[in-house]
Amino acid sequence: MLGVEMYSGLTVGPQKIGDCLCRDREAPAHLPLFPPACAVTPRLLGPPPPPPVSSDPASKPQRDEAKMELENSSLWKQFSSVGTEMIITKKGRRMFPGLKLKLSGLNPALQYILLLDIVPVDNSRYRFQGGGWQAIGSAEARLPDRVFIHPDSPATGAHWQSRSISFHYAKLTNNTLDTQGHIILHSLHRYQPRVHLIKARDVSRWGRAQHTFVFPETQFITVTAYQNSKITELKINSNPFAKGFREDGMNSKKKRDARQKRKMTVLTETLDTVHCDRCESPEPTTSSTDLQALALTSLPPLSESSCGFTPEGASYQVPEQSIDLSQAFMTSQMSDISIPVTDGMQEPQGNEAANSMMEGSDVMTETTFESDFSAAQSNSSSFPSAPLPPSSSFSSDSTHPQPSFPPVDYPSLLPTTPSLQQTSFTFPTPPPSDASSPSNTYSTVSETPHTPGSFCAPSNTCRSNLQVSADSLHTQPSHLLQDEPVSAAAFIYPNMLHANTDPASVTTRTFVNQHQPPSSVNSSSSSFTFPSVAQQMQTLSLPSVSPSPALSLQTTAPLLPPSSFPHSSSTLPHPSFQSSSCLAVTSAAHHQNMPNPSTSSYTCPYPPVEIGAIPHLGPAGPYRPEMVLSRPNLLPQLDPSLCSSTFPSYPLHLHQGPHSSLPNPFRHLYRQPQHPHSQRSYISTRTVF
DNA sequence: TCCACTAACACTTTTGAAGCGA
DNA sequence: ATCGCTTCAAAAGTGTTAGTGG
Repeated sequence: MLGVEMYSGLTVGPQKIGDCLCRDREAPAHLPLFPPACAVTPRLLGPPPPPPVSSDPASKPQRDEAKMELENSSLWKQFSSVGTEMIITKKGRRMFPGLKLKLSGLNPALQYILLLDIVPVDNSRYRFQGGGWQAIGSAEARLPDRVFIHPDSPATGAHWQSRSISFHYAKLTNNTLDTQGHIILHSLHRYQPRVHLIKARDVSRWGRAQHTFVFPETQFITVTAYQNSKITELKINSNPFAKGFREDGMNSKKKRDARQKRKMTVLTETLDTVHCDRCESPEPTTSSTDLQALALTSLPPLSESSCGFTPEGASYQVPEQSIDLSQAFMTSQMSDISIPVTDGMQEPQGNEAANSMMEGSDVMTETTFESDFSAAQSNSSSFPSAPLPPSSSFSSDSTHPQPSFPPVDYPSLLPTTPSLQQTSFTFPTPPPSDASSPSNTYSTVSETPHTPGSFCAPSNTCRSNLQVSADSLHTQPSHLLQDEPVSAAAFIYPNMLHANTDPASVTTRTFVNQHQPPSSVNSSSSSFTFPSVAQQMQTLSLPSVSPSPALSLQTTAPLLPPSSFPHSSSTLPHPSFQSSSCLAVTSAAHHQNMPNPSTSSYTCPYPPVEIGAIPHLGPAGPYRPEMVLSRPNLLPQLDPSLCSSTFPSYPLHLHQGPHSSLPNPFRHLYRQPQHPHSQRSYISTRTVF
């Protein structure tokens, strides 16, 4: 059993950024992945939290051992090797594969909240042409960010660790006016799902237990119709709901073609019957209506199987890895708002169903992937794109076939990287620490308060916020808050674009708090309006927040070794996938604005942090009243280029699954777009289910 | 004309209510 | 009255495809 003491550091002291658990024991343990997101995370996710300012003597810097595995990683990698596409529809479409996760290292007694959000990887729009995805222009304006709250949230660490965690109910939509709480995405854009683990143990120190997990293989491009036949093939073969389209299914191409043929035959024979009395077709005759319909219907050409691709055929081997890109230091202060909730321990029925489905889909064993996924990705990466300086582009080795999609996602870091296993980002707010972090720790990033917009400019309009729903609101003593200034709220998003990122020369950067909107930072209380919430819940009072001191990001992460993509390209021709802008950025970051993994510290300004509603998720009994602080840092951007005006800051919306333990009125919390001049964030709730 | 998107379709799985018997 | 099991219909999740609109 894990003792609570183990997590004390999480609440008050510096913590390890995050760990990724490598399930594949066969593969080199703890191979760090440096996907674009990972590479940018250090700065995108925000600066490390300020040194703990706690009056609690018991508080001691301590690492959080929370780990997350992507259980169906092999399935994801299959798709990733081809170039994962996710259908998005107006009504909302589930993700397939879904995110099936396994958590460990949690304190069984503490409560945690799991969130899923999906952020753009770059600022490019893509088109499938020439057998691969090519960046064809700038991305559309970023849509309001929404977060899907896992239905089980909040639940104890024991709960999360006792079963597979699936975000099966999360749906994606391209309907910008969606009112169902689905995650809104743009079609033909690249996205990266992220899972946030938030500790809800201590209201006053909740923010420091935040972890963000990013699995590079889960990146995908949104589409309204599948572009790559290989993806279609994979989906059909993997998704139980698409069983009907399999070779032996009733809706398979073969049978559909047969039906078409039959129809054609019937039509022909019927026509013959009409024009020839001697016709003796054994086939049933069709009605005149059918005849008309058939006559008017042009028969589609009988296409052959578009793809002979089979999961087994994919030779793309990647190591089983999970990445913890960010472990946020939720700096301190919480709002004084707490909301009672129903029993969070109950498990949604849908969860198991989803899990079962996921299990069925995850047909490959983890051990099948032995190579360094990220390295492989980067090696072959030639993601198009996005307008980038020539120097920033990643040239792919023409001699090596490239996966159509992955290459983009897993930029090679520094070829000179000696060891990935020891790669780790640490934000040693005093004391510095983990330079010598265990080899099992890698790719950890502290997530700091920031938002898409905040990253580019310290303007009020550039702040993203994460807000969590709550059943009810009530004010709680905030003496701790008063004693402990919220440092997180004071961070200014680092302006990476202007940062000097010469990997060779720069070894350390210091996050500098350059901007702190007074209104959002120093206000003793903030009022939140809940348009669709009970009157008594319309307003939330937030504790005062103080600007955070400058932070330093120290990383001992070794650079990624020269990428090597062990997938047998020969068997699976991957369309050329030019490096995406994100990749380019990541790559270029070494020269321009990206934090170099090898650098020991990182300097950047921090955007002001907005504190959102803290749901009182714990029910009476096993769950004590707790609050969840909405943090802007939950919405970091993956691509620094996104910080530009191209993506104005949007409020972050939360959405919780239909089986959420949260009462209906609070299952969805939407952060309505803020007025450009407004420094206050507000939360609205909506009962959807 | 091309491309992205939508809605309808057929098929499947999932879900939950109803019925039945112990 | 309760519980467990089975059955069945409705709901929901799939990819396909024809049509629409820019």
